[in-house]
Amino acid sequence: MPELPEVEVVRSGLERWVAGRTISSVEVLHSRATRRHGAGPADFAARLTGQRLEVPRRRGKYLWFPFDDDAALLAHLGMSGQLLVGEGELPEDGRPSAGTSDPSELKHLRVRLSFDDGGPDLRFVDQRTFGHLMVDDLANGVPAVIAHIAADPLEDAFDGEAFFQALRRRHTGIKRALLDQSLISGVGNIYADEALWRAELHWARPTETLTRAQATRVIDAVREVMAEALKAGGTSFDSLYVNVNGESGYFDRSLNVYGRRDEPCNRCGTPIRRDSFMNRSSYSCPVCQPRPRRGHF
DNA sequence: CTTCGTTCCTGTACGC
DNA sequence: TGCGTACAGGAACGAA
Repeated sequence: MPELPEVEVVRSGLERWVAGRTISSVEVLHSRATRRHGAGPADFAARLTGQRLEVPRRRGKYLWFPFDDDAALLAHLGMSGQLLVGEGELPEDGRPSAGTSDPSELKHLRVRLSFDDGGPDLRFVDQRTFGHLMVDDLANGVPAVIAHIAADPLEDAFDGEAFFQALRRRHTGIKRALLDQSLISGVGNIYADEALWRAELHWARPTETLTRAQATRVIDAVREVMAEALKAGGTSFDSLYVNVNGESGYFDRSLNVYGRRDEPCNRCGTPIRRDSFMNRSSYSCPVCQPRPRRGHF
């Protein structure tokens, strides 16, 4: 699942492949991929064609390619989205050509952008179609539809004290707050669990009871785990195919709790527990991250 | 206003 | 073998 580090790996990987190139044609193969582009797939294609893409930018899990006219191509990878740089044709019969390494990429190809230099094209491939592409106007350098998304913890603009004050005002659990992109962006289920394990806090801990020191610990943990994942993702990324499979990433090996139900905690040896929460899984150590009691501070 | 449950989607794993 | 079900989960949306 692409979270901030995976999206950043994609962003930096795409820089050299798309910056400065002009789009010559757009194929939308599945309209769901452009569902957030209100004016429809044809308008999406029309607004993209002829545009010269600048250096891609990112906030949280959103990625965008500015044009030179205060608009941009905005992308969100959802759960299974990939942006691939590809060579070779996509034959009508659906059989992969030499330039396509994986037949499933072909099957799940949703949008294809070609460039006027005749070089490699840009392909949006997405199995589960939770991701999307759209064209949007920029406001203060950020696509208008993501104006409500908070700065992410790796941005200079991120304000730790403001985040702490927001937590104190909220009446919710810390994990729910970490996943709320309007409070802090870029954190998904995996890094939320990992950061809370590092900070030794239970996912249900009421945000209004957090001390400044604990909030700082959580933020530091988020930054830490993301920086490590980013560092791990920065290697072996020089291939033509900009692959973004968060699930098969090598950072798996560095996870302390996520997906480790019943395996020993790396700090105390207690079996890791799995709770169902928000229709998803939460992993934590029962000893290092005790469930909060009423009135617990 | 805030908070929270539902919904979208498809491939994989697993029990019977 | 095949069928049904649970699960993976980001974020927009609407209800309370």
